[in-house]
Amino acid sequence: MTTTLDKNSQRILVVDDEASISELISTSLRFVGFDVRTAANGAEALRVAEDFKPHAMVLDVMLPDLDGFEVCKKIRNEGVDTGVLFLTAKDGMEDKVKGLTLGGDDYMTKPFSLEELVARLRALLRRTGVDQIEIDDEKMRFADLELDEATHEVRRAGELLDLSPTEFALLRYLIINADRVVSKAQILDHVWQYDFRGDMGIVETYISYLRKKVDAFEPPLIHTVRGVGYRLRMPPK
Amino acid sequence: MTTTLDKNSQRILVVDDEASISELISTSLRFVGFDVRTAANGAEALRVAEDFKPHAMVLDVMLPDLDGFEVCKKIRNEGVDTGVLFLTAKDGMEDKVKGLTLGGDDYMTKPFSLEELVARLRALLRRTGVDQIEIDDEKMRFADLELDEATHEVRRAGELLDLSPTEFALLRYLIINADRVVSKAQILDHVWQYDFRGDMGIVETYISYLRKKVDAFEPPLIHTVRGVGYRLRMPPK
DNA sequence: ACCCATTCTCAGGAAACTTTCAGGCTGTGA
DNA sequence: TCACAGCCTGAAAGTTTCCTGAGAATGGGT
Repeated sequence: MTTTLDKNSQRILVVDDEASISELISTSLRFVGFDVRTAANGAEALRVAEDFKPHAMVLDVMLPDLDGFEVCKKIRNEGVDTGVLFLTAKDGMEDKVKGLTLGGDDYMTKPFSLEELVARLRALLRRTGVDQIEIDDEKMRFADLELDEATHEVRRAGELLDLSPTEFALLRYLIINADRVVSKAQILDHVWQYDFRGDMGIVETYISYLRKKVDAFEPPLIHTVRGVGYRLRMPPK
Repeated sequence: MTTTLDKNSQRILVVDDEASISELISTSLRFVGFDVRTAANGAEALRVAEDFKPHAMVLDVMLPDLDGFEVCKKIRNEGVDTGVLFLTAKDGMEDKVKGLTLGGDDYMTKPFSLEELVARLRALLRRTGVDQIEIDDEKMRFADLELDEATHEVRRAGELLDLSPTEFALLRYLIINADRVVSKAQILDHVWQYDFRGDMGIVETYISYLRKKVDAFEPPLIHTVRGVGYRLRMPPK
C-alpha cells in the first residue's frame, strides 16, 4: 500500500478489532474529510502509525494483543505526537481510563453516536493543537443561531435556549449540514448511538421538540422536505 | 520530541524514576503551557539541567542514585538558579524534607492531585521570581467570588467561606475553567489524587458540599449541565 | 485516647430525559 | 375531492442522571 500523505486533511488512525465498528467509524470520519487508516490490533497499529504519522487516533482500549494504553505509549515513544480518543465498553473499565483528560486526550464509552465521536475528535485536535492555524472558535453558527461546544450553550437571536443532550446533538448535526437535506435515517445513524434499535419516529419527535425551542422565533429554520428528510435553512424572502 | 527552547514558556525539569509518575506530571505540565524535560535519576538530572537551565524543578527525593537534596545542591552549585518542588512518599521523611526546604522551595507528598501540583509550582515560580514580568497577585476571581492561593481564603461577596481542602481545590478548578463545562471525569483527573480509585459519585457529593457554601448566596454560580458536567457561570438575565 | 473535621460510600428519591404510541393533520397523486 | 402515506405532537411509560442525607472510615491535633 502506498502511503500518500494528504496534506490538506488531518490524519486519523482508527484501531479496533471489531471490523464492523472500525468500518463504521472510518467511513464516518472519511465522510467528514479526515484521512483515515485502520488497524485491527496493537501490532498493526504500531506499524501503521510509524509511517502514517496520525494527528490523532481513535483507539479501543480492549485489543486482542496489547491494550490501548500500551499502544498509545509505544507510539508516542516513537516520537509520533498524537492525541488519542479512547473507546471503552461501559462496564467497570471506565476507571482504568483515568488520567486521560489531562493531556488533551479523551475517552468515550461504547456505544456512542457518530456525531459525538466527530465532535470529540475535533475538540481533541483543537486542544492538542496539531497544525492549527485557525483561532479556535468553538462556536458554530447558522443565521441567528449560535451553538457553543465549550459552554454547551445554544442561542437564537441572542436568547439562550435550554436543550437536552439529544436536542443539542441533533441541532449540531443540522447546523453541520446546514442548507442540505438530511434524511431521518442519516440523522438516526449520526445522532443516535449506533446500537439504537428503535424506529425513526423518534427523529420526528425530537424535531418537534427542537422546533418548539428553536423555531419559537421567526423565521422558522427547520424545514420538512416531505418524503426526503429535514433541512436547516433561511426561508427565501 | 522537541529540542528547541521555547522562549515564551517557563522551563521545568521533572525528575522521578517511576516512568508513570514522570509521564503523568510532564503531560499535565506541558498541557498547561510549560516547557518540560524529564530525567529518571540524579546523574541524568544534572546533565539535563546543565543546558536546559530550568526555571524550576519537580524533584523526587527518593532517587536510585543520589537523593533529591544532593541533586538540588549540585545543580545550584553549577550556578543554575532554580526553585525546587520536592516530591516525597508519605512516610516519616516529611520532617526531614521540611527542614531542608528553605527559601522559596516547597514540597508535596505522594500521591498528590495535579491541580495542586500546578498551583504549587506556579506559586513557587512566582516567589523565586524567575523571569516574572506579569504582576501576579495570587488571587483568582469570578463574579463576586475571590479565591486566594496564598492564604487559602475564599470569599463570596466579601464574606469568608470555610472550605475543606478538597472543596477549595474543586472550586479553584471550576474558577480556572470558568464558563466552560467540565466533565466529572475531568474533575476527578485534576482535583483528586492520581491514585483515587473510586467512582465519580464523589464529585457529585463535593459539588453538593460546595453549593451549600458557595451558593448560599444569590445568584447560584455552580450549574449542572446534565449528561455533560458542571459549569461555573453567572446566570443569564 | 478522644474529639473533630474531613473524606468517601451508599442508597432513596426527585427530576430530567428518552422512547413509544396513537390520534390528528397535511400535502400529493389519482 | 378523496384516500393515503407521511408527518406532527401530546401524553404516558420507561430509563438515566443527579442530588443529598446518613453513616463508616480515616487521620490530625490536643
